Amino acid sequence: MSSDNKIEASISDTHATPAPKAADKILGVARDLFYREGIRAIGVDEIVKRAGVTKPSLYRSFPSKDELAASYLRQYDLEFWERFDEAVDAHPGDPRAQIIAFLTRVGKRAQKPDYRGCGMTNAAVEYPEHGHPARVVSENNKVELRRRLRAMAAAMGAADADTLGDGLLLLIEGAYISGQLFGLGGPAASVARNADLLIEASLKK
Amino acid sequence: MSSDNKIEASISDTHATPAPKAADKILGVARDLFYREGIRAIGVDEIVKRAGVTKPSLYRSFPSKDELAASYLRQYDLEFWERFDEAVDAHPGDPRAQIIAFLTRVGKRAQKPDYRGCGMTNAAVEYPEHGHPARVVSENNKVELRRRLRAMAAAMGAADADTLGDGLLLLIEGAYISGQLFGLGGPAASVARNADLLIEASLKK
DNA sequence: ACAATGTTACTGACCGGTACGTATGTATGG
DNA sequence: CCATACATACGTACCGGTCAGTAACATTGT
Repeated sequence: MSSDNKIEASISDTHATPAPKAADKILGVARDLFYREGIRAIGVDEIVKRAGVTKPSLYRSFPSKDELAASYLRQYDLEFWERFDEAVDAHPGDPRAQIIAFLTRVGKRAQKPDYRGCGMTNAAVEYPEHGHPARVVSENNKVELRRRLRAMAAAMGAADADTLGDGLLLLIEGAYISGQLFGLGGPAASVARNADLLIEASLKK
Repeated sequence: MSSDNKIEASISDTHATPAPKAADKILGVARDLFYREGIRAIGVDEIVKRAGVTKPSLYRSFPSKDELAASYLRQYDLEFWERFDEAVDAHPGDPRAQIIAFLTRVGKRAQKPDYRGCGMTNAAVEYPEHGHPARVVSENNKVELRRRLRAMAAAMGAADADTLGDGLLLLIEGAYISGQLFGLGGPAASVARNADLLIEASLKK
């Protein structure tokens, strides 16, 4: 009746909706470990151990470790576009301010001591093989990012929008990598400033 | 005597020296496989198999796989600075032309179908752990590259030399990554052009 | 002789993945 | 009211293979 449907859902403890909870715990732990240590560096045994579940539970929810990695990246993709659109929505109709806002945040995040770069980029480095499930997700993300950056460059009125959009992508990827290489005070600190200079130079033609 | 005192001590290639050749074969194969497939993806068994040697031979010349990876990167480091100085020497006293020459070649290489990025950068992504032998070599290479780029930016007379030098580093790292992500016609194709725009914007104060 | 390499076999740990039995809740039938 | 039946979710134990690394000994070339 009044308490037979979601009586357990009200308790924010281990009990939850009728949806499987093991899969969520697994994905949460995998997300954390894959990002911090790398996908190849983490075995499924460690994932299930830290998630407090067992291996068969993992393979009931995910067909393989590669597909688990792909799931991790799909979630990463969602959160990435959330952050991106946050910067975009903060400056409606002003693509230049949108880019700078986004890159300012990227530059800050990339200097944090435990920063490990972009999960997408790292996965592509770890799995160069064409067609690997994780790599496919990563490539799609990058293609879409390139498309949007080029569109924003065009909206800015750049003389060569494709070149500027690609230049911004190069700066972004550079910030991801140098962030995990140099940490605080590294080249990533100047990514927004350099992007602004590049935009300025690309507008005045 | 044959005047061979310590000639073979240098890391030479397929020279017909009586010095151990197994180590060179191993390092050559490791270099190829580590770069193309990644260090974690390649096991020592595959290396010795392809090198036509046996596992004890590997461990007589290298203390561990990690140290073999570090040796591979030290060789990579040498060849990197060869390419870099080649561009520098081609334009004496003109740091701007030096950078553009180097980036033009990077942009071209990064579009080749089997391009796999910078071995240094990839190794740092594969081994986030601080102090790992391979990562140490990679970090040293990047620190030195940053130093030289900043010095060249200063020699150009940039208003903010450190920012320009770091901006160039961001573009370079971006080219490495996007090269292996996009291949032909990717953002790496415009790295020299974007660097030139950034330099132009950084000089006129 | 001597030094470099090869041969064979082995270790213990870990890899991704699975066969198979077990608990539990719920819905139904008597 | 209770027993049976079924589906869902989870655990125990194990698979063959590969991982990096080593011990002991044989072979080769100079």
